Amino acid sequence: MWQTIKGMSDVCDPARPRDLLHWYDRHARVLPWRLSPADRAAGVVPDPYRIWLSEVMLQQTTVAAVKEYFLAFTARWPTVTALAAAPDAEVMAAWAGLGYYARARNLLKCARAVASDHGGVFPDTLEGLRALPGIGPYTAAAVAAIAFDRPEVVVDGNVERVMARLHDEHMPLPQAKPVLTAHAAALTPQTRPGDYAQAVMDLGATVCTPRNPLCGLCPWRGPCAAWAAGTQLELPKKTPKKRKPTRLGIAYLARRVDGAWLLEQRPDSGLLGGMLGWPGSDWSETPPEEAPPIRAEWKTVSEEARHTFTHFHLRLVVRTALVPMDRAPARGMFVEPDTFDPEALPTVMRKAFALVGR
DNA sequence: AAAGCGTGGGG
DNA sequence: TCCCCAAGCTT
Repeated sequence: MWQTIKGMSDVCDPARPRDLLHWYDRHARVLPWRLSPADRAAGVVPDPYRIWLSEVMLQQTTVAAVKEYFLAFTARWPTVTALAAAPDAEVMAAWAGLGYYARARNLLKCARAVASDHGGVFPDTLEGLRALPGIGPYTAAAVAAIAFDRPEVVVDGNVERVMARLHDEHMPLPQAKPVLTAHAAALTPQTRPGDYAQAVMDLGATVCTPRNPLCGLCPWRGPCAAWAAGTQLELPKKTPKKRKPTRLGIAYLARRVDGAWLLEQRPDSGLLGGMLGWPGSDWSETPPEEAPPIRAEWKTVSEEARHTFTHFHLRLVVRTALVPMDRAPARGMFVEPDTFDPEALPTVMRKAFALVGR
């Protein structure tokens, strides 16, 4: 009888932030941008620059992918002022491979705004942060909570999943977003809001995972309505996605006899905006036009470069040629061999280069 | 306001 | 091979 009553109260009681914080105190992930428990105990305060940088890098990007970029950026540009002073090309090159390159352009805009309009100090309010380039609702709330310990409502994909399960919400995303945000708001505590924000996201990342959630280890299993109903594996519901079409293109890799490569900087907006790349055709579902950037004996590489972007697959035909010193290109500029670094290219362009060899 | 915008890992 | 997913923002 006691067991039954306890079981029922588990289902009906609301989730308690303090139970999650207790779990977090034992199971928080160790991350390069996160203060260690020892530092926190010693009264060390988070650095808003590092929190902001990590949050921007983590937008739609896995922790594993972000780690090395975060360490490289903070080693090279230890402060927002240092980053603000960096040349665009250096920052874009350092971001190469991480994806969503508009983030890097907005990162610089934001750093320069903080440096010039805010004396190099990040605003400490939701509104102040939200006004900066590349900082949307999530990032503003996350920085306010984590860097300044403000009780803002932090809602990312993890929080959406945790809330959908906690409340057995079957309305599909993104339609359900306002409802899930309201649930998140109702739970956000006034004490330790920064730790709480990180705790919900850690819970989503390590326990309340999309597949194979570890409900046996969950501090909120008791109040979880999906657990009670057995629906946790179906949640959150999502509206089905369209499948990606395949586009075709040609990339021209011209090597000058001194070893320089013909590259061009892509326009600031659109796909791979602001990044270096090989001159080439447009990418479309119909076969590309022939339009080499320089007159030469072009040879087609036997293998295509295949790559998948957010909304299409690409099959890229790679053509290469050796050109003499005195021939001027119609597009792009030759980059000297000692200046050229394939690591500064976005991944699809690295793949094309890899097919040509060295 | 729906669509554009990267990449790598895992099932 | 394919699809799903990951600390979303901008237009």
